[in-house]
Amino acid sequence: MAMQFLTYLEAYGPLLGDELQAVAKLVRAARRFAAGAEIVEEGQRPSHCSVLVSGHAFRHRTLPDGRRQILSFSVPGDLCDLQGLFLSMDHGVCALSPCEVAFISHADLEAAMDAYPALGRALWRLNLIEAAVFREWLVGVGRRSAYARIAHLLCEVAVRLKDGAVSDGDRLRFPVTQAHLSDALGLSVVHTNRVLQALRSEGVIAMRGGDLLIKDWAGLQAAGEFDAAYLHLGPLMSPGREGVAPASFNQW
Amino acid sequence: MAMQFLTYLEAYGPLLGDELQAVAKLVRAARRFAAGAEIVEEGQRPSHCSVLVSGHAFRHRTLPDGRRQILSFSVPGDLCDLQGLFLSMDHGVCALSPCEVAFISHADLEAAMDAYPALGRALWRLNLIEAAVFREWLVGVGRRSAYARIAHLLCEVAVRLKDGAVSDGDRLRFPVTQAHLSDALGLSVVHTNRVLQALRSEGVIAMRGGDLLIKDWAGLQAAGEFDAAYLHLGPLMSPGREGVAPASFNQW
DNA sequence: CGAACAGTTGATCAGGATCAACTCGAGTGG
DNA sequence: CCACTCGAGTTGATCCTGATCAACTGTTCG
Repeated sequence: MAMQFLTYLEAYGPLLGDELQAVAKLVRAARRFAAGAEIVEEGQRPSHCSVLVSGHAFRHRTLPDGRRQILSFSVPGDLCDLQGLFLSMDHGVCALSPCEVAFISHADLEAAMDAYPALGRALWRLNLIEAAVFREWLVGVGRRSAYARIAHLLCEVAVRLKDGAVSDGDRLRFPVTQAHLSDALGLSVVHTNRVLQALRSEGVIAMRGGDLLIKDWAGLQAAGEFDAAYLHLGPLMSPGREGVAPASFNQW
Repeated sequence: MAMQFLTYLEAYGPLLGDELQAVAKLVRAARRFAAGAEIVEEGQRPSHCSVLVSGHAFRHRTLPDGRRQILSFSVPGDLCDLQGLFLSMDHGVCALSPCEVAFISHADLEAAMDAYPALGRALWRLNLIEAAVFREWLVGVGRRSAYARIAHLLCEVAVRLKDGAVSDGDRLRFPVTQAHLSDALGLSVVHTNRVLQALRSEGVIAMRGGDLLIKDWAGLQAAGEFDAAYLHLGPLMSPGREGVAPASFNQW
């Protein structure tokens, strides 16, 4: 059972084998969802967290008149409703492809966090990275051209699926339709289609049947003004060290 | 010293007087910033959290060529760089008006969280609400018209400044220029100006010299398709109760 | 008094939306 | 086995929201 989020947690230095074991034991067997099924309904307050074991999903908010904004894409191994631990779900989670989803009950998770404080910090940090991604999307939709936005999204997906190590020729599973891309990027389907064609005819990517081929990684990054820093993949900085204090701070 | 974030924390049920006292004691005396000064620089890793005691600020990301996206507005009492506790700052915080900013060192805060686990949960929840706001902005910039976006932002600011209770005739301090609004909403200054004029001529709001007057609250909400749910102001749901479990969940 | 900035206005332009039609599989059911 | 449907992708034509450019006003402030 792919539990990639455990490896994310591992990136949080202080988290040791014990914690990981403890979390792994909490995971309950998976349930299957068909493509297009809602894994988590908007508005509900779940009693458990959902781990995407296999398949892809997306988080979305749909307005009364049908306009939809996709908020993020979840890849296998992602914890896709961690916010439900403390807040009701202000958006839904929907399966992009057939999915296998495992659960961890909130009660169990809280108990584990009590036993292992470092676990809570690690999950918190996960939420912070999630928020960083929202911010980056906001920058894109607010201030980048359609062309850069699409390229940027593809960069992000590639980096997340390959855990930072992308290179020319990489082929990735990303089962979205152009309509999904449009709703993620605030564009119309028609325009998304045309920009995608441009990207293909420039030999930067190829995309067919839910597979993304990176033909020119450097070119794609340039097109998307992409800098992976916001994904905070790098080695974790130790808390409190090398901090910057305000000039007047250390004197009191 | 206005510490409104303490009242936010209070909304988290389990947090008692002890915790609040403990946090209050950690707050170090304030430093002043002029309007336009960077309170937190993009890229740095602070050794402390900043509490906006008085004045207004905004969080922003500025692209190499000068395009800027404002990510949120901070009102007096806000903790404006809580993410710095676990992540480096991928965006800056800038003073909108002259500000007074107090600090809490990360080390002190971590120690307090160790002593009072509920404190950590409360701050985590604060971050989650922050993320909910980012999502809502994303929906706006991606899927709402300029008119709705502007109205929506004004609604949000009003609700946050009045802590949920807004009514016709309310006058609020919101010292932004039209350029700030533009950069928050992904619009040009000229267009922002025109939409603002529309909103004024329709008798919905008045805005002058950093003061916002709500003339028709219902009208403003309608114009902005505003629903305050995403701000999660309501009474906190108790964790784990009234949860929704997947059909197959409780059987294992 | 002049600079600098915020706001405003008008004219023009363009990125991307919208509308509509058509192609091309992949099912699906008779 | 074929007709049918349905979803996804594609194309062309046209429209419109909002961008851009440029000038001008008013106010504050040194």
